[in-house]
Amino acid sequence: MKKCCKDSEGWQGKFHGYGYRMTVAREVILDLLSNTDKHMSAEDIYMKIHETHPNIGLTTVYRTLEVLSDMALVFKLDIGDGRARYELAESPKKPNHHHHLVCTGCRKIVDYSDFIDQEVKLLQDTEKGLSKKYNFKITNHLIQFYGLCGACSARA
Amino acid sequence: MKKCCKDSEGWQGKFHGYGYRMTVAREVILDLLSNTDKHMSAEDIYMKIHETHPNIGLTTVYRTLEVLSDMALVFKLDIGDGRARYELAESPKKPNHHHHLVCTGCRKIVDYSDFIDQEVKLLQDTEKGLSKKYNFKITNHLIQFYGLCGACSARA
DNA sequence: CTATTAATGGAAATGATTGTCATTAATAAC
DNA sequence: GTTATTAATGACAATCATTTCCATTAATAG
Ligand SMILES: [Mn+2]
Ligand SMILES: [Mn+2]
Ligand SMILES: [Zn+2]
Ligand SMILES: [Zn+2]
Repeated sequence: MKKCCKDSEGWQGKFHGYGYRMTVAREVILDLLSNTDKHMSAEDIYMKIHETHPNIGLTTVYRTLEVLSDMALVFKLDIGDGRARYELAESPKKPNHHHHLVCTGCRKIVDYSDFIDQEVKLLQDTEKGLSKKYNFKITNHLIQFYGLCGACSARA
Repeated sequence: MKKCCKDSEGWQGKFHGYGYRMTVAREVILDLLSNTDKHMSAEDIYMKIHETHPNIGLTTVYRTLEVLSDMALVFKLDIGDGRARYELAESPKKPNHHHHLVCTGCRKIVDYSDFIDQEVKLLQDTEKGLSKKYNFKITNHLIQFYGLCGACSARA
């Protein structure tokens, strides 16, 4: 039931366009991220693909994730513990533009895209206002909510 | 012209209330943060106070900042490079509730509090909606804009 | 198929932060 | 003020995610 290597050809072109080569490690990692809704760390990814590709090293996982981020195929996310997580940038499985709700107890991460309209409005106004007022060329924003998930709340 | 040690007595009580002792290192660091509008790293702080207090170690700076954060006198801020910055939580010099505009070129950080009303409204709606929908007890949020400051923009 | 050069993996390095532990100093009790 | 108690300190080592190095391998152009 897994969609395996399905987009290889599409990806091949994209890699080529960036001057990158298509390699097994890149395909395997992209494939893994395409088939999960989790937000995995480099080591999570390493351990998972190690089951089927024990020859792919952790260093390569890091390098690959950097390449994929550069190509905007993957989004790197920082929830404030010192460990980056990664998710596929465009996925049919999750809303395009979404933010994260992070449990500070167990590090569970929930995607949400509620209130996006209101948010988009605020972002537009803010970006416009701040750009002018502070002479900043804004390229990016970060919105995140922190709290305790149900389980952690109960456990507390 | 520096406001030096002025709040020592007020702080003394606060430390006491938390079961902490008032020490030279704590006073010096609090004093430094009270007299700057910068967002300094532990090492920035260490180097600055080292000029007048060469006996205070970097470890103590870290521990002190942790204590001050715990007391909510200081706010620890993460702009995504692997280095935390600190600022006085309540300062007459900066807006109470503010967010940050970060230059990804030179790490310059600008405080802003524009669009706060609109933002507060969004935050309230979002927190309320997400709390219910995902059964999360939200305690905190993070909003940050990234981009290039005028200087870095020109230099690019 | 061969040459070119990007990509890889394993080990070592990095760098911010934290842990350890003997020593010092802040406060409480006298 | 002196003393006893124990938190706080400083120097150093340890941690741990991520990077850097470099000799080897593999992807692609021709
Ligand atoms: Mn997500
Ligand atoms: Mn600030
Ligand atoms: Zn949780
Ligand atoms: Zn800049």
